Amino acid sequence: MTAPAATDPIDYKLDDQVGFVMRRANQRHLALFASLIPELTPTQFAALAKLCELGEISQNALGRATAMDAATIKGVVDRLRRKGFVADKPDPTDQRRLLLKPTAAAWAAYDRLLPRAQEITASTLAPLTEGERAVFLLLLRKLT
Amino acid sequence: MTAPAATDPIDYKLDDQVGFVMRRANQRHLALFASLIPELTPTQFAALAKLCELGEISQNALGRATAMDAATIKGVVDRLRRKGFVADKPDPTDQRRLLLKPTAAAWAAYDRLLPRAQEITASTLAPLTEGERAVFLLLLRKLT
DNA sequence: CAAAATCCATTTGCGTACAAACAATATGGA
DNA sequence: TCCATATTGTTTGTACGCAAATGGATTTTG
Repeated sequence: MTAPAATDPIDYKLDDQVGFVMRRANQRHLALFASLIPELTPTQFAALAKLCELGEISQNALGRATAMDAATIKGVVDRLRRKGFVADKPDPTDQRRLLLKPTAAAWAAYDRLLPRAQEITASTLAPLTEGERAVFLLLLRKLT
Repeated sequence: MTAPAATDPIDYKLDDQVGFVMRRANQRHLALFASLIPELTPTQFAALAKLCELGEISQNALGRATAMDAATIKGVVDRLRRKGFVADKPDPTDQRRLLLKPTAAAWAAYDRLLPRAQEITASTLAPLTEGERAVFLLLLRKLT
């Protein structure tokens, strides 16, 4: 019996590995995002959205809410501030914290971009049927 | 009737968007990869694997095979070469091309790391049942 | 054949990502 | 209270990832 078993290492194909396929699916999504919302990156939009969802919040807390570490959220917030979307002030009750708040421009941008964000989600999932989308999101969320 | 329709923009929640959940699932996979194969990044391993799968190949062609653009694959190949995994020579039939080939060390590393790579795939999909894994991979591939 | 279009590799610039180290501040427990 | 510990924000260094521009080689096509 020389036939390879089901788990034979020989059967490894890069193109079948979750990580590789997920990276490619993500690339497609990023491209869709860039074409529908050119003025903001997905990460920047995520931070903007959470900032509007949550209101006043410290920088690190915003990072946790958007799944970015302290170093990453700093750069993102810096760029959002440069675009006029973030107002900050020291937290009076904790000298370490930097309190962030969405500006009026942030709310305007959020309201304006929300429909586009929904389009992006829809286009990303477009290759799937209605039922498949629900299943996919359910399983994807399990991998988190 | 003031009840919001099913597609009401009000219903947008960042945490439910494919892009955001996919980014988090990917973060988890990256962390698993880093802990099981610390010596190589996922991208570097992808390039190494494809290089061994395909044999002699030009740099840009390797980039296409691994879904990396020319600028990205250059950096990855540079780092693989620094680790002694890539031998290169000019293509005699086309002065533009840089022909790449896996070294003996590359084959050794590939053989040694393959089981780990399979473990990474398994751990990433561990939260799913056997049946769910197949469904998930099928749907994920549709999004590519 | 010659011009136009394409392809290859490279570079620069910007934007995530994360590890590791740091100083300043808070907080909990002995 | 005082000290160990944790948290906050920052910086540095490394590694993708892509757009855009460049110079050189090849292919297509008129």
